[in-house]
Amino acid sequence: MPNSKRSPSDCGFPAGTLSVGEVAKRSGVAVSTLHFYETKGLIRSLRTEGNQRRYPRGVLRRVAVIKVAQRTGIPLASIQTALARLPDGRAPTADDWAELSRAWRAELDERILRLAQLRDQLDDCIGCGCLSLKTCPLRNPQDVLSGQGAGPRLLEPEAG
Amino acid sequence: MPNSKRSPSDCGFPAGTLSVGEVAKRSGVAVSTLHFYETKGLIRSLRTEGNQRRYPRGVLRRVAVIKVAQRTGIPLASIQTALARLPDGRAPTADDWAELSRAWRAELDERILRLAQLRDQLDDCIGCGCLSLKTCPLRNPQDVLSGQGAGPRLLEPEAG
DNA sequence: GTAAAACCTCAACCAAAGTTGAGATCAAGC
DNA sequence: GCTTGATCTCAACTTTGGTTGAGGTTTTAC
Repeated sequence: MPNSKRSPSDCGFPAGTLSVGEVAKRSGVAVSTLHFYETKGLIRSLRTEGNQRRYPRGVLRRVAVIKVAQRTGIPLASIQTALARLPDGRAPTADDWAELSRAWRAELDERILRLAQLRDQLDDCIGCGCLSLKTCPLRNPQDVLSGQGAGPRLLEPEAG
Repeated sequence: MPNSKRSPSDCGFPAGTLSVGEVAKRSGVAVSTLHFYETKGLIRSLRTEGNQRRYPRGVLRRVAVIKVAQRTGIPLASIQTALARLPDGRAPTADDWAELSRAWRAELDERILRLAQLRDQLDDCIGCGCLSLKTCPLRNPQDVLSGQGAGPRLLEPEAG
């Protein structure tokens, strides 16, 4: 083996390359999770002669972004798709990231809106106990998803 | 077998008892899901002599409530716990349901609040592209979860 | 030059919330 | 009385987002 004394993050690779353990420590995600992300195409790595992963430091950004997106409720598969649209050769710019943020903000908005609608209706129902009555709008998901004023279409006639 | 001519929903049981297929049709959930809910203790059934399930009609309410709770993002296990606190002998009153709604509304509020905080921070970040910079508050989940003004504690020093 | 720490792959397992299918029984209509 | 539809149980499979462990290699450190 011709590679003798080398630092863990820099054994023959461009300066600033990180081992999986270092990425784990600095990003706060487990090594196993990084492996997992790699199998899902969310991150990529180079390999040393000894087959160990070496990450460009940009991976820290990527992982941070993945975590943010996850917290907004976006599934990994969608995150992967979004990340795949980032420029391939160069490192992403602030604008590239901002573009992603914008898209995800929209999705987040959507989710918040839906939950707020649900809350308002739950609100209406608390006072009257109508959750147990047949006209309760909460009984019909369709109403919640597509406009609040729509005529109630019941899922269950209940008591004929 | 001594049970000769009987209607599907009423073969020897109190009037208004429902078969699993009827509950499925009227509640909009699959038969398999009802079975599943039963194994999880979310609903209960009586059995005919032939071992088929018969539900009291109150089950429709219960299923409707389960679905509402699910839409607010509450896991089935928690729903089960909540439902288990309903009165055992008598059918739940409007007040009983309202009590549940109140609790779930609080949880829903909490979730909305968290998402809104996340959105606001994402908002701040879109303009400046700071998602890629080391001071971005989004990098640190703790900040988001426990107060917005807290000093940013970084997950990753990034670039030493 | 050797021991320990870090790393590798691959497979199995976990939880949640169900769905699907096999093989058997029940119930109802003609 | 027989066929058809509904139901039964039980096990296996699905997806998402990972974790855990076995068995083996690499790298680092003394």
